[in-house]
Amino acid sequence: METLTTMSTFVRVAETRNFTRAARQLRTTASAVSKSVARLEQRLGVRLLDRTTRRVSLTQEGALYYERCVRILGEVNDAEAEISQSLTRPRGRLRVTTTTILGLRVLVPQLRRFRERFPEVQLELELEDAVVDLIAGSYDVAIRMGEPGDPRLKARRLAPIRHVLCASPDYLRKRGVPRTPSQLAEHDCIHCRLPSGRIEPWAFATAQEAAPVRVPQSLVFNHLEAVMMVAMDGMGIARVPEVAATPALASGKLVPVLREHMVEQGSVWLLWQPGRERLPRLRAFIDFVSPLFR
DNA sequence: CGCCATTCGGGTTCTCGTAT
DNA sequence: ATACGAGAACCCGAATGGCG
Repeated sequence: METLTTMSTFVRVAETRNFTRAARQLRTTASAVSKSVARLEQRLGVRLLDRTTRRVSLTQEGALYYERCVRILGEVNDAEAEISQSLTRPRGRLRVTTTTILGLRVLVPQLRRFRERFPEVQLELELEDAVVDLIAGSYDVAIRMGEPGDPRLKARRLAPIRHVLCASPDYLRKRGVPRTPSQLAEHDCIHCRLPSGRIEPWAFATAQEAAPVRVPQSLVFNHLEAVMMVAMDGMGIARVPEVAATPALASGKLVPVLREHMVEQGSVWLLWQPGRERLPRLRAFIDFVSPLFR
């Protein structure tokens, strides 16, 4: 750093051919400039400037050194400009991890729009249902369902998770449509195990169901796609996040039941490492993604 | 004689080693 | 980890001296 300061002092003297004018431009004194150049010459072991009390001129070595200094200082300026630009414009690699369902249903359909808006951001999207360590895995950001968990991370709640109970039309024709949560006891129920290993209990809102509802665990999977596949195959009633079930509900492969009894349970969370929100690419991603879950 | 680079002396800041 | 002191480095303003 000191070398760069000395270089720019020397360059200013070389360009003005005057210690006093150079000092004025550098907002210092002529003596400081003089000493600075003298120290530089001593360090290099060569005289860079010929000076009389009336005139300053470059020696042959000085002219050579001047050319190099101008080039180096230009490079440094360019580097600084590039860095300060990267601090204000979203660019660079952004590593995102999320669950398969959120990735495929929410993020992937919006990627084209994201790329058009932020073409300089290289997005790496990893779909992983197991809980990943953001710090160990060098991820910038995660979108997860459930609870934030890791206290080392910053978290923003994006939306509550709405669940639907659903089954195939065929199953409901054969086994009947449950009218109250307690009637689920007479049905085959399909559960999804959370990445933590826990099977989340099904929560209901109805006042007369104050006592915990007994829900059989007829089938348990660790993947929502599997839960929905067996539900569509007529094997029971499944409880899945609305975002995962929407396409199957829209096509009629699954039919919702007990809709008025369902409550919001858990949330979608955005997680990132503290301090990283200063990165423009991460801020851009957070601002882009947040409205998608409203 | 005026201008300007250099030198000098003194004050301030920084760095590094040592003690607690 | 922090505080302290000694020495080095740096800067400034004033004085000096040489050139045109």
